Amino acid sequence: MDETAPQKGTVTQRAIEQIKGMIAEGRLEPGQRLPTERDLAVQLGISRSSMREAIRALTVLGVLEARHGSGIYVTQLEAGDLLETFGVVADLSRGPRLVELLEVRRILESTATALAAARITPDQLAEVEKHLTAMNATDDPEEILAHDLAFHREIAAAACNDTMAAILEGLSSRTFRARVWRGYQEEGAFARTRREHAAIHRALVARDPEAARAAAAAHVGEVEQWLRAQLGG
Amino acid sequence: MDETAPQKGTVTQRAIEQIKGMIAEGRLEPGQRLPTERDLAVQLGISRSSMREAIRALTVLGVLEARHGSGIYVTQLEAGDLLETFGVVADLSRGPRLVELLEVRRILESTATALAAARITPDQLAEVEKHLTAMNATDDPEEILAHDLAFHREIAAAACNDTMAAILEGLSSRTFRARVWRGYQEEGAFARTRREHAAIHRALVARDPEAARAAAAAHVGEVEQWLRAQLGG
DNA sequence: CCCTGGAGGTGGTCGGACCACTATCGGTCA
DNA sequence: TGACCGATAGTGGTCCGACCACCTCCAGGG
Repeated sequence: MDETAPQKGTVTQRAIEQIKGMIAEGRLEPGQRLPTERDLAVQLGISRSSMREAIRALTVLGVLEARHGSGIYVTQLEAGDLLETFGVVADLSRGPRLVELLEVRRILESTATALAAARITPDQLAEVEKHLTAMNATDDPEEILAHDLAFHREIAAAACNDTMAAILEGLSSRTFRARVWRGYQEEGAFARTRREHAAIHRALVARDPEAARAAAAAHVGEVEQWLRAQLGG
Repeated sequence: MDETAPQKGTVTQRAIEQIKGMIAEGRLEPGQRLPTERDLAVQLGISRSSMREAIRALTVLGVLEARHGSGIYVTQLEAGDLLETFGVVADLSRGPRLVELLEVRRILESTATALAAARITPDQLAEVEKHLTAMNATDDPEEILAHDLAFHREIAAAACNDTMAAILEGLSSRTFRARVWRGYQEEGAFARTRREHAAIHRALVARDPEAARAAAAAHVGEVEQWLRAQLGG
């Protein structure tokens, strides 16, 4: 019979699963501090090097947080923490997958905008308007892009679904949009973008979910169709 | 002036970004083999330990793949590879976030099912039917769950959007559904689930996207509302 | 020609050493 | 008495060298 460990996979992989399991079972609470690397290594019967690799892996996944000189802590396990790595998908995708990502974004963004139309608060709406006007007041592509991102981020937040907002954040990551928009903007899409943003804003003010859904879907769909055409020929 | 490295963050973090950058820039192609850990460490001017941590991090993200005794390779960078970690979000989420995840799944699953109604091939439809009948022919919860997963997986694949399918795969990960369904099934939801699956199947056969969308949304929505009630009181 | 065995190269693991940073506790000074 | 501050122990971060387990490939024998 096997005694303690069935020796499946690398010791590091096993350590990752064990720590993940401890959190899933509730033995490690969000924000709680873990034992030191040295102690953890002893507890799991592995070397500190392997334990460090496991900790590093869970760190990039947004599950753990290492503070130099202080200790290792479990993150708050919020959607933003865990879905931060979602951005790498967008950053490393090319060709057809970019279209797929935009399709996913269109579906989620349109729904999120519809929800926002029903739930947005006056303060949030004012914030949306701030970015809308700021975006219309400049010609600097960098600044436009920044306010564009903030515009959609504020709307996503108003939808009251942090998970959805975090996914959309990854699908709109700066490097991702910069790559797609580099070409899109060159075709004089600024005016069109401003019109579409205005339409989304009108739907939010009117608290009309269906109009908001349509406006958001059309907005993302524009870019999606353009990109599809770029790849097709 | 800074010469080579501005010393931002840990050396491991820097190595992760550099390798990721090499892939993003196309200097490393999917499937290509990387230099050895020892060589990479020398190239980036860090120790092998730190380099190993960086490689491990990129491995868990699904970007790299280490083959013992052979070398380190870039994955195909397909949606499945990169979104595998999406499952940990589902596994580590509790309480209100489970509802949020189900809401996201409802949105994506309904759209994917609608797309599938228009695009599914006879072979794929046959596969769907196979899991449908197999699911109805047994009372073993384990087997039902397995065929349930396969049922939706096949439909997602028929939607012709690998990225969406990969996300849905993560949102339906075995441990996630097992946790939610443990209680749901106890309330005699088997019959209802079978009815709903039958409705989805009818819509697929009829090639009716709107009916498929509604049936899928209702199906996921059922579980979502049940879970919402569980948490609410 | 096929098969086999060994050698070299690769990732996987380990232990120890040292550095950089942080938190804490003690004493010192106003 | 109180606030300030420096020493100190403990933490993660980095590096090194060694050895092990595994794969690949090719030379040599059948």
